[in-house]
Amino acid sequence: MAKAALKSRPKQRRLSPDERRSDFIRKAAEFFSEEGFDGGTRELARKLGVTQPLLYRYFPSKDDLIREVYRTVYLDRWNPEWDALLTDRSLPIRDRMQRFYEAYTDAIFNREWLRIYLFAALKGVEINKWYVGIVEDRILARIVTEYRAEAGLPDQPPAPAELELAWVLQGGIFYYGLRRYIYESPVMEEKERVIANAVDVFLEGISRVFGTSVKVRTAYARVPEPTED
Amino acid sequence: MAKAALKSRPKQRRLSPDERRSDFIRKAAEFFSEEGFDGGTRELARKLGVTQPLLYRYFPSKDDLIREVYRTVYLDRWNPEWDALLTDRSLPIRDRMQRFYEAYTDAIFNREWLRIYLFAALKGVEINKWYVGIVEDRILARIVTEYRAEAGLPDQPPAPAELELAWVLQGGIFYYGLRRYIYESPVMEEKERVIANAVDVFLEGISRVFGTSVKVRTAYARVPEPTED
DNA sequence: CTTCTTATTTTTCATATGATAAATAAGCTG
DNA sequence: CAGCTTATTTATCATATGAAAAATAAGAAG
Repeated sequence: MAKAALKSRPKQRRLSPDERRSDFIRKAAEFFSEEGFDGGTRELARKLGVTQPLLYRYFPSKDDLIREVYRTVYLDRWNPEWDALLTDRSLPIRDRMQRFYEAYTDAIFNREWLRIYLFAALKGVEINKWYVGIVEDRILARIVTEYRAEAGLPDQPPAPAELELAWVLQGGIFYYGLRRYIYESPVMEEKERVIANAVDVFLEGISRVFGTSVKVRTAYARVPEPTED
Repeated sequence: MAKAALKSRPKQRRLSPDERRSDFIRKAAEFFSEEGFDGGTRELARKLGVTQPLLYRYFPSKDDLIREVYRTVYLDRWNPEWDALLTDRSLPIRDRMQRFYEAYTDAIFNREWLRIYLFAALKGVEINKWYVGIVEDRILARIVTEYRAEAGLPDQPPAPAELELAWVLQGGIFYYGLRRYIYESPVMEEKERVIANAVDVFLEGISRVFGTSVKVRTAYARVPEPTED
């Protein structure tokens, strides 16, 4: 009786290979983002509503399926318009950064993306390291370059220390997503304000640390005694 | 012959329970930090130079062992002197922050700590969420409070936006550790410079974003429509 | 309706896993 | 050395895992 209830006619329905395949990948991303890549193929199949061996009809091995998941997460989320946005000098760099980070975080601030990103990082997969390079080239180097242009600083490739400072901004914003969607700890709800403040601090700060031609402060080693005078 | 070589007399050596136990925990931290908490007990035992069932003499279950690992990672690394350092008003806040972050990152910027921290975060264990609260109370709230004191601002509890800004700093510095020890991507080697610049940007920036009584810029909401008109 | 392709399921395998029970031996005490 | 405690090992179990082979049935084509 209970048995009969469970065996409720699987109603085997055939899907077109393309449909099935993309459905597998999409749901596998959800699944692995929660369970980690050690999640079992049987449990995954149950979630997919099919039997486990069917997975092996579409992917030669679990690893191949995982690779497809990486692809959708890492490759399919970059909006090509962002390239233009960041380099559009008709807008102040501050506005460009605000808009970009709002859009970018709209894309990556969700449990699925963030968790897969971290799982991938911990596994040391090369696509993750590659992505870090992309971030530096497509986002941070541009921000520094555009900032320098707007500040009237000489046109030269971003210095390591400048990039590093941009990384602190990037990491700081990223960490906000972590706290919100991974730790699920209470955070300031208005993402736009958080971004705006972070960007403002970055822009105000960097001009003083590296100098808008005016005050060149190397920051470290200096640090006199501004206690009160 | 090969067999004989392998069975090279296990040379069973008895250790005192305390010694063995702490050895297990220490090496288990190393092991799990690399393999993740899904790492097998047999492989762990092999690394420990003992047989797998011996682990169960010292810990009722794998989970109990893992809990001990958490303890050493999360509880045993906070230096009580840091509490005094951050609140020592005989030093400029900038110096305090510099010293603190140098020491703090000396403690946590290593593969083992960072990876276990991330694995724990992904598992959603409560000790990890608890730690996030500790960071906010013991580090960030203090930084904001001490900054306000030094800037001559009214003595009031840190505003959410201020804490959030401190989180961006914290996260930015954390992310530097990630890039260096988890991604193993090329970074600026001089950690002190990175910290100094980040702290400088934070202090210079925050005073302008929240105003040292002088310029109060709310930053966001400003940003009109500079498209072109 | 019959035939044929192939998407899907049922069986099955080899291995790995966390954990337990029984056997062994290290090393202290007399 | 004898005797005893217990740290450590040698089986062993039940279950879960990724994967392959064989059996079934959905659905299009004739």
